[in-house]
Amino acid sequence: MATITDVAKKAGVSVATVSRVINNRGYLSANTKAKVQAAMDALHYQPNIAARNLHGKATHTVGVVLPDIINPFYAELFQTVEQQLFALHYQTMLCTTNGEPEKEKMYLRLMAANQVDGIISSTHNPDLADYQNPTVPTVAFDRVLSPTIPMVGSDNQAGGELIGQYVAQHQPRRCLILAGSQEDLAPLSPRIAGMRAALTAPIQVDQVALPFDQPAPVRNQLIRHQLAAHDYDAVLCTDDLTAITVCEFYSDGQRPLVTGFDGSKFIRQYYPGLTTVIQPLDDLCRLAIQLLRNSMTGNAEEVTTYQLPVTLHVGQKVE
Amino acid sequence: MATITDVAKKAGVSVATVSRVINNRGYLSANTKAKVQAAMDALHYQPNIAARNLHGKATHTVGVVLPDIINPFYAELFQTVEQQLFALHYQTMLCTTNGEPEKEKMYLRLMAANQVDGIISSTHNPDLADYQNPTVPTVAFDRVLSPTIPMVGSDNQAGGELIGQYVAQHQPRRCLILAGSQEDLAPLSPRIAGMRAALTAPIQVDQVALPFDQPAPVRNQLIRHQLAAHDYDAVLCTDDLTAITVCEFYSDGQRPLVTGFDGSKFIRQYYPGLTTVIQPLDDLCRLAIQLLRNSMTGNAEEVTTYQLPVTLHVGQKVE
DNA sequence: CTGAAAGCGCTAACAA
DNA sequence: TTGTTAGCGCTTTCAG
Repeated sequence: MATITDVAKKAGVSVATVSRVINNRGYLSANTKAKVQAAMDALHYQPNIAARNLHGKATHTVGVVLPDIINPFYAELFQTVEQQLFALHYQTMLCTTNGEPEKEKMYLRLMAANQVDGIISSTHNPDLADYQNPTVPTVAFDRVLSPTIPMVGSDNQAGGELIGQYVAQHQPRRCLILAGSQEDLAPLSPRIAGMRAALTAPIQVDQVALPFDQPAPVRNQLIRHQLAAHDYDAVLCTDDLTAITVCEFYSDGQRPLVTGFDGSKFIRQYYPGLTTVIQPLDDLCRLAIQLLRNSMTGNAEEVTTYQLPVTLHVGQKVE
Repeated sequence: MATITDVAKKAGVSVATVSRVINNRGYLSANTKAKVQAAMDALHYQPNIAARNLHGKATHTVGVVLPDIINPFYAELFQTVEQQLFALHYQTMLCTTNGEPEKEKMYLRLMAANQVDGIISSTHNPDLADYQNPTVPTVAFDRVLSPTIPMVGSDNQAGGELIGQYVAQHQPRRCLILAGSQEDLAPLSPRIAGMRAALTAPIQVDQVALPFDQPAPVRNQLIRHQLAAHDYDAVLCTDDLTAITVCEFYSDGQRPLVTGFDGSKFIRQYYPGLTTVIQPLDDLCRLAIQLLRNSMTGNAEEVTTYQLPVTLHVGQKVE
């Protein structure tokens, strides 16, 4: 790998001059610029990012912390930030925690060691000490990490109400709210609150929360048991994956009304029949990045939380 | 952010000593080790990775190049390598190309600039000049990138035969092979070859390839048209996502036998009814990493391709 | 407009 | 067992 010195030598100039043309800084004669360019091309020169980062300036890298990348919602979230950051010439460092606090902690260290300029986090461990007073600008995604960390998220309560109202229109006698995770974890609670607000008497509303830390078969078994024991006209899930799991327990004709939450493009394309709430991922990511950049430029406004409006997506009946 | 000098000062030793305890190298008195540890803890010291990388040694980073991260197969592929690499104390740099050769090229540069130790690539652009004689160890995943690059993949032909045989058992009169992408692109061709080998006369076999670069609606329209025009007893798709798209065009009772290919855990969990071929992701990733490491340690064996055995996954009927 | 030289944080000889 | 010192590749004053 050629270095800046090689280029300088080949072009017959000093390294400082090469640095200047790389960064397009200061005054250069068209002639030198051309010479240097030629040398760089000939040597397939690539500036060494490590050396560049060593100066304590910005590394132009943002860490993105996610529970996993298999859930289509997180996958789309990552894709969205990655594309937006890429357009801004930022590198994205993906950190998946698999729900292991240990791994999250290690990734937090790793991000520090890599001198990331900022962190966007959407995990379930608000109690990690490292989040208490973050050393780099951090924004939480749809989760409250700490009172000192701004958060961007959806208006989950409104989303819950949209779903609840939609279900209520079908005049169910009895329905189930199925939380994909312990309900005390944000953002589920507002979602459920919204649903309940819309499901007024005489609708009977049951509620079950799946243990977040159990493996899929255990969760499936719980769902199966709950569904078999009662006759529900509607099942309102707090996320799409739980919803499609529920759907599998019914044959097409006998299925009650099942709804999800999150509304990733993947789900809309491959489960077009599912009614769900669409989170405005594009806007959410744009806002998160904006907050990060404000904070990076020292433009520290006071810590706030943002709740962006959501939309109802009614599942298309398969003809 | 504290530096090694700060730690040395605080512990009353030289930076070399600190470096030694960080890397656990050479002989240290228990006493000094403890002093240094204490100083590091007190200062929340994190070694700066950029500085460390500057020495031209390994960066302990491998780049993973994928078309996207939305497709559950790629998501699981990423998750698998990431976990394996993490266990080996490697960082993973995810590069998603979105099918844009330009973006892939930029990421290839970025990886070089970051001095990655190796690259695992699973994209569709074998003609990128950068792959012709890679400057860092590279292995292709289920794709032939260049004659100079080793590749690990599944035994796609055998997988195609498994699927074909399974379909043949149902004695279809007419069936369709639906390629999710231009068929000249590996690894589709062997898959199709395997299917055809098993679908012998008198079975009538049609074949259609979807344009890879068209947006989803166009592809959907093509599928719809093809399915409506003929009466198929079976539709064999070259990947799972195409398969579930096909399923949507039929109501449950009238659906012909539809099969997929790839068999990610996601698909098996959320489309348990789909018959597909499971790629041995764990072994594939392990092998890819092993090849990379051999190549990194200069242990360059000759370039070879590996085809790992696949298994048939028969979809469970929903009871 | 261009060059010389210092220094970023860390590692690795080489000394002691 | 520990310290001194010379870089790694690049940016950035400060001189010319």
